[in-house]
Amino acid sequence: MGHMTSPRTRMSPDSRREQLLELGVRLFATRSLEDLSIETLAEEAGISRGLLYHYFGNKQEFHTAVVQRAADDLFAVTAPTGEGAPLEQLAGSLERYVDYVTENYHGYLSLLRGAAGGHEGLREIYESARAALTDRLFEGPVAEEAAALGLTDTPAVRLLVHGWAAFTEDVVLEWVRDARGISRDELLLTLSASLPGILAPLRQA
Amino acid sequence: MGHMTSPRTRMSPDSRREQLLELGVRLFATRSLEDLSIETLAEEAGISRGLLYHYFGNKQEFHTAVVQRAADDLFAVTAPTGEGAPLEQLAGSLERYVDYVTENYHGYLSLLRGAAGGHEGLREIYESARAALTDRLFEGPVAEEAAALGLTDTPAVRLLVHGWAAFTEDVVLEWVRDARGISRDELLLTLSASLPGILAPLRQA
DNA sequence: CAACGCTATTGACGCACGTTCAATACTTTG
DNA sequence: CAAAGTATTGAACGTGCGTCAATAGCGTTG
Repeated sequence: MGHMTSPRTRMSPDSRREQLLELGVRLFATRSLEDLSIETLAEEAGISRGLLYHYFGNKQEFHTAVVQRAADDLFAVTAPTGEGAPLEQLAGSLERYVDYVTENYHGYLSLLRGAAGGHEGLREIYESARAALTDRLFEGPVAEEAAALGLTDTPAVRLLVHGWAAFTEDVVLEWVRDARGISRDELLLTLSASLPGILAPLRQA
Repeated sequence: MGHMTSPRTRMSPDSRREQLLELGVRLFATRSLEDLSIETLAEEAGISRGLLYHYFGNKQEFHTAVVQRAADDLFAVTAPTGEGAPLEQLAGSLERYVDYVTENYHGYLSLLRGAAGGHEGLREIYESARAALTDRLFEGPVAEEAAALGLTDTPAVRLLVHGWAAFTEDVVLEWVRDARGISRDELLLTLSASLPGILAPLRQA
């Protein structure tokens, strides 16, 4: 809550902006983007509304910055560790993704909803975050092993991989909401096995 | 354009409400829910803002009514015809779904975004529309033939079918945006073949 | 260490849009 | 044709976005 800080605390632009961004992401996890108003944020941060406009220009830019930050967090969490065999690294990324959604359910949900329902800029952020995740399948040492599973880098395969990302997103979200008796390991196995399962039909045509 | 209709045209409640709903759905196809303001609608319909409140109570209820109507349209379009073998009927539904998205791209996109980003009521409408589509797999004469493909009615299977719906939605949307050299028939085959592909891993565990 | 300059920060203003409600004017009825 | 019923309006209010000149904290300088 806004609290009783002394009126007018002067900070350096960098730390002030960082403070506002962090607070924005934290509040974003508990309410929708619409409800994350300039007014709310200013109150919680204990500053005037005008200052937010000084740092973010307008509501859209502020929302963009918050969503970008949240997407960056997700991307960082799922980054490959660089250890182990290529396919094991992919499995590890998927694992950390599932754990991230589990531990950060509300925040992740807000990110999805905000990006899906928001303006063009927000959707772009989310789309490129998702692209960054799946692009890992076609780059580096992983690509060769992946190709053996049907993951050649063609437009059709990319389309299905895009769809698989949507599938994974949906299933993980539903699973966190209600596990339906499925263990975490079973979920992970099912998700990774479904990718070749989706691609298989394509190899015959 | 609001136009030069005579000021104050009195209509029966039913036809007036219907007119406003239809106009709402039409405008909704070309802009976001946020931009579908009470003011915009009133202007386009050539009525006062107050009248909209008379019929829909408030903005949320108006949006709810519009989204519900759009979802009903989609559900009606993809309803099984009742002719042909069970599995053929499913294929037909999928076919009409793809065609609907193709011909109604902007409207469908608006529906998705509005439902995903909007308030709880909107998400419920969309979720139950999707559920209604996939529930067909587990009901009536289809269920028996479907069970042979791994579609037994268990929580785990339902979870994956839910995910398959998200997969299909995503792939069709992307395909309409850019076909990537894939024909409509190839798309339909790939989509229907991917469902057993997704379920296959589950049968071994 | 006091005056100064730079700029982070404020507060008041205007605007757009959602929302309410008493007044108004069609249409029907007796 | 008068009167009742109600579809419709328009003006008023609240809230949250966006702008900007005025203010005040903090480092610098003599």
